[in-house]
Amino acid sequence: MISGKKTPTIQDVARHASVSAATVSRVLSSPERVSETTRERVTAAVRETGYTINQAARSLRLKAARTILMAAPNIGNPFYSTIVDAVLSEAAARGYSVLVASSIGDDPNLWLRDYLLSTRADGLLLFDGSLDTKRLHGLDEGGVSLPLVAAYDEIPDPEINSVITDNRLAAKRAIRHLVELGHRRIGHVTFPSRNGTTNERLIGYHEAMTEAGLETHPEWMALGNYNMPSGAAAAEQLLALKQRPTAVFCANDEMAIGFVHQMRKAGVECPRDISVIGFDDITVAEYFDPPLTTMRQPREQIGRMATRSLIDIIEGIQPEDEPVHLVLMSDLIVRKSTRAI
Amino acid sequence: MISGKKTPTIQDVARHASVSAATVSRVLSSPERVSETTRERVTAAVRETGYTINQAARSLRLKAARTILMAAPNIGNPFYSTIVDAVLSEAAARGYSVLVASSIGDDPNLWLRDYLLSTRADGLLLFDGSLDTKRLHGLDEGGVSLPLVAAYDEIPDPEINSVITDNRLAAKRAIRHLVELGHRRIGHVTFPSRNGTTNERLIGYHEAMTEAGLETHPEWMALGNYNMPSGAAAAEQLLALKQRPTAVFCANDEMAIGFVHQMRKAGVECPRDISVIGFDDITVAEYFDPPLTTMRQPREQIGRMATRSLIDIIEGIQPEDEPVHLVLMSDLIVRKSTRAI
DNA sequence: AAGCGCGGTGTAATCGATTACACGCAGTTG
DNA sequence: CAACTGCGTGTAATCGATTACACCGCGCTT
Repeated sequence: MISGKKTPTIQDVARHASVSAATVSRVLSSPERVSETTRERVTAAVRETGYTINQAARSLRLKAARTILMAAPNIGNPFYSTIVDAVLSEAAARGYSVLVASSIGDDPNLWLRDYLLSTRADGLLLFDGSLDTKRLHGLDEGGVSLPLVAAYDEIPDPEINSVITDNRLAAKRAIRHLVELGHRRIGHVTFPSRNGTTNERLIGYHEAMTEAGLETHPEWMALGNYNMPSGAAAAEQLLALKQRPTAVFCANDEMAIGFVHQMRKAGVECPRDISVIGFDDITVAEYFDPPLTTMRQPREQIGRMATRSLIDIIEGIQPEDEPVHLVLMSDLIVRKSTRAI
Repeated sequence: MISGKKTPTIQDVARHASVSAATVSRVLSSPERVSETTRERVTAAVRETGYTINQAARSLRLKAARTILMAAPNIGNPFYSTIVDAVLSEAAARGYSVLVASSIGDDPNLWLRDYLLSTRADGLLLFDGSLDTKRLHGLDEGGVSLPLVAAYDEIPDPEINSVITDNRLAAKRAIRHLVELGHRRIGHVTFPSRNGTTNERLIGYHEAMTEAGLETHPEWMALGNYNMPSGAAAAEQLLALKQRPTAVFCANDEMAIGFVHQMRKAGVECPRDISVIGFDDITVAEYFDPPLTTMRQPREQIGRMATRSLIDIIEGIQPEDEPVHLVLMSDLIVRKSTRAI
């Protein structure tokens, strides 16, 4: 590469190859439209100069950034790790970069809009059901329709593309598993929100209980925060009951781990005294003691499919007026944290 | 906001406020240089039109993207979750966006260079010591010096800014802890690489053993992959020995968890039969059974400091020719996975 | 031989924001 | 009253890549 103070532009390459900038551009984007000899000269010049396309200029001209924005409320949660990986690799495969943002903190609706209107990102991968997507999607009736895919977290808006899992059904299967093991007093640790996903799991819990002819008691419910400490707190709450549940369904594995941890601290064994079933199947679930029975979420697939359909929409492969709604299946993974009563 | 087909430009705002685009730009970037009446008119016009700055145009003009690139070999590892969180929030506070990329797969040196030269990112936060930073940093002697901060993973290049922890010392303290408990046969699960961080821990292990007058045996060493399955495999290997170590130092918590899990499977108890100490203090370490003794890494701080100094460099607050080398301290967190022999 | 078609290339406008420079219009100052 | 200062604003060039359009030259038809 040529030594020089500044990064070479397409003009520099053109000069090197004794052609016009237009030709260089064509060699780069549609090589078949350029004669072979010229093409070779240009390719050589690109190599010699060490030319790299200036994305800002390209984005400005094309009004597209080849970048997607991934927003989640708590990227800090290990649950997202696999998903991020999948999103990155799928995006890279399609030639897209990935901006990441946390959707908590100062009015996400505001800066998300900003990102998308400012030619920084061409589309949004949203892992947060709590945002006001009406405002995001319609962008205040501006008529600008925004490539948006909601993933993992359910959003009750049929207009919005989504990639989710069968949360309600999965919850029902979790409960049925416990029922089949003979449990009748089954508790639930959930998350307080109108958040679609958790809510679906809650509904599934109730439906399955009703279908099994079992009662649900408000005191068997605990509110958690999706993390381990809150699972532990939930355990404290449930263990204090005069009549404890014999099994507990936690809305995610982290809370389940916290729950079991706290149980053990109190001298209550899992699954001997209380069976616990989680949700997600994070990596550590298998290595935990006892290995956690859980509903596995196909996280890698969620990330991959969501990214894929977002890019399909951006590139017009998928028409925007026919929203895609993908529902992936969860699997019951039976390990050692549940047992027959 | 005004209904319209396209996103408003600075010209549109100018027209609304009956001023020139230059004035609008000034109101946005240096309000004090504009008279108060004009400023108010423009501000109102911005609000009315719903104007959002076009970043591509801005980047093109300013040759800066207000974006940093975070690259790690395996963002999929939960270890990074906290770090990502910290990076995001610190970057947001300084008005920067964050692009994330995985530094494995097709020649990272190549596309990293691409990112940085293409006005997509202004600097690089590198969590991967295995990359050829000579090439990255000097960018082939192009004279273009690139804002780069190496974080977490050590890079043996005094020219490169870094934010790391005291790996060697921390490893020594881990070993000393075991020695104080009376252990003499101490194994180590490490990662095979010239990767600075792991290597420092390995050196620390050897130094501490020597200082304590203890022998190290090659068969007490196992190679892992930083994840739980490889920790389990390491356990299999070490448990098969005629004379097992009585304590094992694992280079990260994930491997430690895998190790303990496999021990239990084989009917070997931790810490009764073998004490295990980890490294990092990931969230689950505390909730695992037994709660893991480990060397806590100030991950949040690593992310925050690294981001801060990167942006300082980008903005010229920190001169490039005086590399910053920050070494943060790890803490020994004694829990239940280690005990006196 | 004039005209047509076509592949290959160049010319120049364009995307939207920034900023050096120029200009106009007070309000001083000598 | 001319010259000067300085604030506030506008004009126009600029960043680098893309692409519609024009053009050139060659081979082919009629």
